[in-house]
Amino acid sequence: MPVPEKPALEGLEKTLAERWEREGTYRFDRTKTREQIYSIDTPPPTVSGSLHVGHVFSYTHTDIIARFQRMRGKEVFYPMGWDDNGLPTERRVQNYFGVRCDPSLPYVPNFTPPEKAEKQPISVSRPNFIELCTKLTVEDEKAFENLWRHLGLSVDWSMTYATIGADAQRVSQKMFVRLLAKKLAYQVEAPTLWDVDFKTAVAQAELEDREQPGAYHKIHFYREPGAGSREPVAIETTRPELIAACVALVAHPDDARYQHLFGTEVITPLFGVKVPVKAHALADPEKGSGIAMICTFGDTTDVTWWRELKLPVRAIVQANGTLGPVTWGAPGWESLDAPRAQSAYDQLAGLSSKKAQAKIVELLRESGDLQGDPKPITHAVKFYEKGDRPLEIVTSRQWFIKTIDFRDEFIKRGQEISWHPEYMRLRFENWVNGLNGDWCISRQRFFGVPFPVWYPLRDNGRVDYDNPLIAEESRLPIDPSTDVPTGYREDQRGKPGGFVGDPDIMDTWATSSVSPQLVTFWDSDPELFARTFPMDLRPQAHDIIRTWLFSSVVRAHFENNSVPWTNAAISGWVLDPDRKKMSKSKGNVVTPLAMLEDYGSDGVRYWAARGGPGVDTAFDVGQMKIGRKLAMKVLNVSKFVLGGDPQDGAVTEPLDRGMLQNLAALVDEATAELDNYEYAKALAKIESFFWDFCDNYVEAAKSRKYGDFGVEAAASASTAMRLALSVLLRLLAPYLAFACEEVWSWTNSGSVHRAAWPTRDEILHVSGTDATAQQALLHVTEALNVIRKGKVDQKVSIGTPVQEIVYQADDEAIACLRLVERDLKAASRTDSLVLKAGAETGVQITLKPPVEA
RNA sequence: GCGCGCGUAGCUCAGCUGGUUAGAGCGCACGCUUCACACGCGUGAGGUCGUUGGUUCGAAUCCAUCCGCGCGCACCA
Repeated sequence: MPVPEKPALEGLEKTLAERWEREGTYRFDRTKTREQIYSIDTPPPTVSGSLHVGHVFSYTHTDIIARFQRMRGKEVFYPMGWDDNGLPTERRVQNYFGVRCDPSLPYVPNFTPPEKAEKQPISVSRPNFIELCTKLTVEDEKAFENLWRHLGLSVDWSMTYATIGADAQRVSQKMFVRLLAKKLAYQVEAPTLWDVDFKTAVAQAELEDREQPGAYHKIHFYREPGAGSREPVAIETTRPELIAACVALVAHPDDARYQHLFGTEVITPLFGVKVPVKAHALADPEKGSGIAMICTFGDTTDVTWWRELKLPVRAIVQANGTLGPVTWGAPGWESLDAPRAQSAYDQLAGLSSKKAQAKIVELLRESGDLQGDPKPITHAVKFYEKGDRPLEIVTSRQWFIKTIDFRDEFIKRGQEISWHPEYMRLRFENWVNGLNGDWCISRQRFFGVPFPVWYPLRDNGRVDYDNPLIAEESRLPIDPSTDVPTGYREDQRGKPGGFVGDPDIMDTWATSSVSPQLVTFWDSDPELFARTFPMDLRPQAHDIIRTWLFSSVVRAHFENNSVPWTNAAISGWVLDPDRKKMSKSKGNVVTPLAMLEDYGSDGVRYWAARGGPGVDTAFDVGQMKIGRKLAMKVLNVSKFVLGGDPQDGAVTEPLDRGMLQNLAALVDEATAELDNYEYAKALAKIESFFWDFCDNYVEAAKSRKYGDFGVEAAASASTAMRLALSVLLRLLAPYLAFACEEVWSWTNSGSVHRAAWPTRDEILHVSGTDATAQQALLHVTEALNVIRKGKVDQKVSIGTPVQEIVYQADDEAIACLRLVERDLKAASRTDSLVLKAGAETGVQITLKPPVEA
C-alpha cells in the first residue's frame, strides 16, 4: 500500500479491527510450549449495563502488556470473559423486563415479557427468570465486544466465556465437589451476615462500613424483680430493639466496677428475662458504661461472645429484617412476667429493626427503664456493599470454604506472586491477616451456579442435611432443581423417602475465583492447561484484591497446589476532576464509545497508558487530545520518512549514526521498563525521543534527505530514518495500536503487532558505535535551539534564510559540529556558517539586506 | 487504632539508588502558512518541590515530626 496523500486517523478503528479479525492477528496458537506462551486471566466485566471509563482505562493497560509480550515473541493467550451471573444481572433483568422471580411458580414455555416494562412487576418462575437473564446478557455481551474491538484490545475473540456458561458451571461445581472430598468445604447452620432486602447470606469480603447516625440508649437491668429495685445496672446500647434477644451482659474481667456482678444474674427491662453477667476480654471498659448487652445477634462481636461464653440463642430478627413472633413463657423464652413481656413484645413483632427501635424507646420511657434521652452518635455500621439497609445476623444453613486455618499458606502464596506495584501485596496480606471466619459461598438467590447437591428426605419428611447426595463429577454441570440424583426418580422429588435439591447458588466470587482454571480448561483439556497454567498475569483493580484476587489464590492453592498466576498487575481507578472515584451513582460517567469517537482509540489509549500501575488517574480529555496529536504526528512524520523513492545505502553521516545510537539506548530502556510492567514510564521515554526525533533530527537531516548534498548523503539519511521509524513504530505499537498499524501497512505486508520487538543490535549493526557520533545530535539540537532563539529575537521566522550565522560554543561542541556542518547550515538556512570555539555559547545572525523594489 | 499511597508551575504529571541555574505536556502570552504535519512549528512568562527539624560539602530526593488528601484493614456496647 503506497504512502497516502493525506493520512488520517478517522475510520482506522473499524478497518483495522476488521483486518485483525480477518487475518487472525491475535489468534492463539496452542502448539507453542509453556515457555513460549504468555497467558492472561482477564477480568470478566460485569454485564449489568454499560462499560465505563474505568474499564477502558484498566483494560488498555492489560492490552499494552499483551501487545508488548506478543512482539517480544510470546504467544499471547488472551481470552475474554463476561461476568453475567449474580445479583447485578438479576437486578438489571428485573428492571429491564419488569419482572420478579418467584421460585414457587411453574415454568411457562415461550414466555415473552411485555414490550415495555410495566410499573407493577410480573412474577415469573425461576427457569423463566434465568431465560430472561440469558437473553439480556447475550445482547449486552455483543455490545461489550464491539466496544473492546473499537478500543483495540488484542483479545482472541474466538475464546470467550461467560461466568454462567456451561463450562463455568462445570468447573465451579467440579472444584467445589473436590473441596468437599478434601473436607475443605463444609455446610453448617450458624449465625451469618445477612442482607434483609436481598434475603441472602453475604461474605466478609462483601461488607463495607458506612457511617450512620445512631444513638446510645441508657437502659436499666435489675438485680431483683420490680422496676423499683435497688442498684439497677445501667448499660448503653445502640440497639435497644434487641433487648428481647439479650442473653447476657458482659464486662471486662479486670473492670473493678463489675466484679461484684460476675456470676450473678440480672433481669431485662420490659421482658423480665434473667440473664447472666459474664466476663470477657473483648469487652472494652472505655466504651459506653463498660458493660454491654449480648444479643443473638446484634453484631459480629455478639457472635464471638455467644460462641465463646456458650450462651443460648434467643433470635428475634427474621430473614426479612422484621422482628418475628415470640410466645413468652415458652421454652427458651422464660420470663418472670410473661404476660407483661408478651404485651410489650406484641407491639414490636412484625416491625423492622428501625421501627421497632422507635417503638421500644416509647415503651422503655413509659416503664421508666430508659435513663435520660438517647444520645445521638455517628458510628460505622456494616452493610452489604450492594445493599441499602444495615446487615443483620441471622442463623441459617450455609456452605463455607475453609480459609481461617490457612492464612499463613495464603500469605506465602502471595509472596510467590510479583505485584505491580509491589505495595499492593500489603493490601492482600492485610486482608488475609484480618480474616475472621471461613468464606461463606452460598447465596439465597436464583441466577448463578447451583450447588451440585441434593438431600435425602426422611420418611418423616425432614431434610437429612447430614447425608448430602453429591453429584458425580462426570455428570457435571447439573442443576439439582431439574436433575435427579443417581438412584432416584424425578417423581420422588420433595416426597418423604425421596430427595430435595439444594436451593442455593454459589456466590459470584466462588465462581469467578475459578477463572484461571476455567480459561485454561483445567479439567477438559490437560494439554492446553499444561501450556497456560499457572498463568502469567492477573490484571485487576485494587478494590477487588480481597475478593477476586484472594479467592483465586485460595482455589488454586487447594486445587492445584500452586499460585494461579505469577504476576498481578493492579490498576488504579479513574477519578473525576474532583478527585472522587467515578461512578454511576454520581452521574459523572462518560460514555466510552462517544469518547473513543471524539478522541480516537489511540488518543484514549494514550491517556490510559499514562496512568501507571496502581495509580488513580484523573479523567482528562486534554491528555486524550495530546494522544491524538501524537498519533497524527506519527502519520505525518511517517509520510515524510517513507515518501519519495527509497534510497538504500550505508549510514555514513555522523548525525544519522548518532541518532540511531541514541535510539538503541532508548530501546534498552523502554524494554526494561515494559519487562517490569512500567508501561507508563516506557511511554514517557519513547514519546520524548519521538518528539526530539521529529523536531530536531528530522529537521536537521531533512535537506540532506532531499538530495541537497548528493546521493550517498541522502541515502544515509533515508536509510537511518527508515530504520528509526520502523523501530519507533514498533515501540509505540502497544500504545497507538491503530496509527502504528496503519503506517506499518504502507511498507509491510504483515501486522506490526506480530513484528519482532526492536533490539539494540539491529540498530547498532547499522549505525556503528562511535562515540563522537553519539554527541553529534546533542550538539546540533543545542545549536539549532540557540539559532532559532536568535532568529526569534530578531523578529524573523525560523525559515527565513539569513546572510551569515556566527555560532560560538566550547571546543568539544565545535569539533563535533564540524562533522555535521552541512546539516546544521541547511537547517538554519544560511550560506555562511562560522563555527567559533569560545567559553560562552552564543550566536550572531546577520540578516540578508532588504531587496530593493 | 494499624497499614499503604499521594502532596513538585494555573491544570495533569515526570524526576526521588542525594550532585551543575528543578523538567514535560496542556493552558496562557507572543511570533511563524511554499517544499511531512495549522490535528502544525517556534519563543517566552510561570515553581521558596506541603510544614518544621535533622544527616550531609551538597536534599524535591535520605531520616524524623507535623499538616492536608485518598485508600485498605480492624473496631463499631
